[in-house]
Amino acid sequence: MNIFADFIDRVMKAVESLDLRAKDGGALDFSRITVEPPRDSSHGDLATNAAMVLSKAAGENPRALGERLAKVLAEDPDVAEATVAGPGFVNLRLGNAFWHARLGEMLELAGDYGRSTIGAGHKVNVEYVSANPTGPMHVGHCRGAVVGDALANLLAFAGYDVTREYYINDAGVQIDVLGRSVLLRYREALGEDIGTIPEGLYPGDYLKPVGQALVDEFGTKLLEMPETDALAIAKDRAVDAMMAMIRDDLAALNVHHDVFFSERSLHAGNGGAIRSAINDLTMKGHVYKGKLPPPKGQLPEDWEDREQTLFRSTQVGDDIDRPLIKSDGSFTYFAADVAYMKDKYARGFEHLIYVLGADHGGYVKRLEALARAISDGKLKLTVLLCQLVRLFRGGEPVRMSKRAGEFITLRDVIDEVGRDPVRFMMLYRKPDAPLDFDFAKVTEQSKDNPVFYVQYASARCHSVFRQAKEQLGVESFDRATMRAALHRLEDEGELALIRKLAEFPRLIESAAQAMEPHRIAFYLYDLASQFHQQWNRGTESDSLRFVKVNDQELTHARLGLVQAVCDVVGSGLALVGADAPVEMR
RNA sequence: GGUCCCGUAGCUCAGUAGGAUAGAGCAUCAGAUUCCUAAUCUGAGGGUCGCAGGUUCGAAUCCUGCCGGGAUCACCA
Repeated sequence: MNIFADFIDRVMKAVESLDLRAKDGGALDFSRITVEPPRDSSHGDLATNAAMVLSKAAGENPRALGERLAKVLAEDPDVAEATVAGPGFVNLRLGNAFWHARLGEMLELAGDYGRSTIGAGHKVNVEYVSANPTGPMHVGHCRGAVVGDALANLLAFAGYDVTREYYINDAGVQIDVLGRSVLLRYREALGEDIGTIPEGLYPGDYLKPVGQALVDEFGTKLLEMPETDALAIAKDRAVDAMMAMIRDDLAALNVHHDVFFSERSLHAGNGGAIRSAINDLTMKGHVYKGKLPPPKGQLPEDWEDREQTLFRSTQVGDDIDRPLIKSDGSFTYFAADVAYMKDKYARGFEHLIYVLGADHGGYVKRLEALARAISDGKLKLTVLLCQLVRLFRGGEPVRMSKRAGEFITLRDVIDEVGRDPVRFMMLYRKPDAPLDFDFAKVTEQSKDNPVFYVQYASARCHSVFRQAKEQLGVESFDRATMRAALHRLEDEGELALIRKLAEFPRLIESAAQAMEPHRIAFYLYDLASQFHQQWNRGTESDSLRFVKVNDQELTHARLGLVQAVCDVVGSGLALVGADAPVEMR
């Protein structure tokens, strides 16, 4: 249960009972009424702004209105105290029994606690990674992969019907280059001395096995057939090999996709799918033949005014019209995108989310324009731009040159730092901010890494249970017994921990709606912090220890609290995509 | 030049759909281990929320204009 949503209903009812009338006789606007946790917990458990929001229209002093509202709300059996504070906030303090009941629900729901139906089964497509299949994934892909994956996890947990999708850019010039690079490695595998790799081809060693595989499969046959045929085969095998490599890398990062969509498939059959998509746009009047105005500012040296087939995207919100067919009659990359988005729309998605790197910022408007044109405004489209990751080692920037084949691969980073720290670090920042990733900090000073802090909370929960079993000489503890004892939780720190746990459902819903998975990471850190605090209070005051051998009921109650922390930390870490360890050594 | 993002403590960053006295971590200083894992905890100092206007009961948050930093601009993929 999202207690904040629950109390909005109760506040609304209370407000209605006041029988307020707008001064001008119209209806009062209740939509701005909120119920939130107060920033300062000393103010209470919940705060509502209802009196301040309504006072003006109702022509009543906000504090006076607040007093009336507080009086009604105080009659709610769950409300221990309702007071007016500041400019007219109504602060509610809830009774311990209310919190005990919430904790009981958490224990009942276990791993499903926090799961929401707010997504109502809406079909959402999250496209992320979509790295070009021309080589292994490098660190630059890492952030989008983690953010996209965590977002998909979050949306699914919030009740959306999520499809995780990867667009394989297996067409175009770069794939020709890949094919030619592989053919060179093929000749090398046949014993030919190829010397240095020519400029413009991919020099990486990772293509050697692909060349060898071609030898294993075809022997010298590729040399004997026309080059275009050989190239086609080389491209085909190379893309498959690269994608296999990329899938392995993604799996190492705990990233999985439901659909791998091939760009090449859109070009199949003489570009039938693309042709048809452009035709659709043409029927709707979004396509014309014409010339683009030259770019503003500095004119490119090779600028030439040419007639092309253009998408009139300016009519649907873009800054400039976009070419679909080049002057030589071939399709632009964007033309394939038109067909691709049409396909997604036809598959019934209501919302398309693209997780892209900041270098794709210029692409956002044309995608939005395209969505409008394709669906007549019905399709919702969101682009999540992740700012770039800058790599450091001991404060020094790490240089990479893709041309020289020297780059840090995703696998390198995972091997050096570990999967969980990588995932957590990528989420421990909102995506709009650039991220400095320092190997030295994430590995050497691992104790400063927030992921260990959170995982330690999980390990500590399990440790408490291990200790409890030993001290009480019990095999296991069951949730029903814990639930029956919860009324014994009276310590302020324990209640504060329950309140923190009670925020989890609201967090999930708001993070999902805002599409901000990083909020989970920050929440987990807060929760872990509060749990570590409570644990340490037991070292200062013996009466606050979780395990009390001479009071089994109290022990069960506190273990219930520990269990709930364990559940929520576990759920949260699962959304982040990291493990919740049972112990840390 | 156009578009997008960012600017909050010495450093790295949060700030929950406009809320109350702006918060963490690191670093600095002072403390806690006969004790369920010290990978932890307690306390202290540290702020013109880039600048200037505007919107309103109320702005770090929304709007406008500046200043500073980054990304991007194509018949590329």
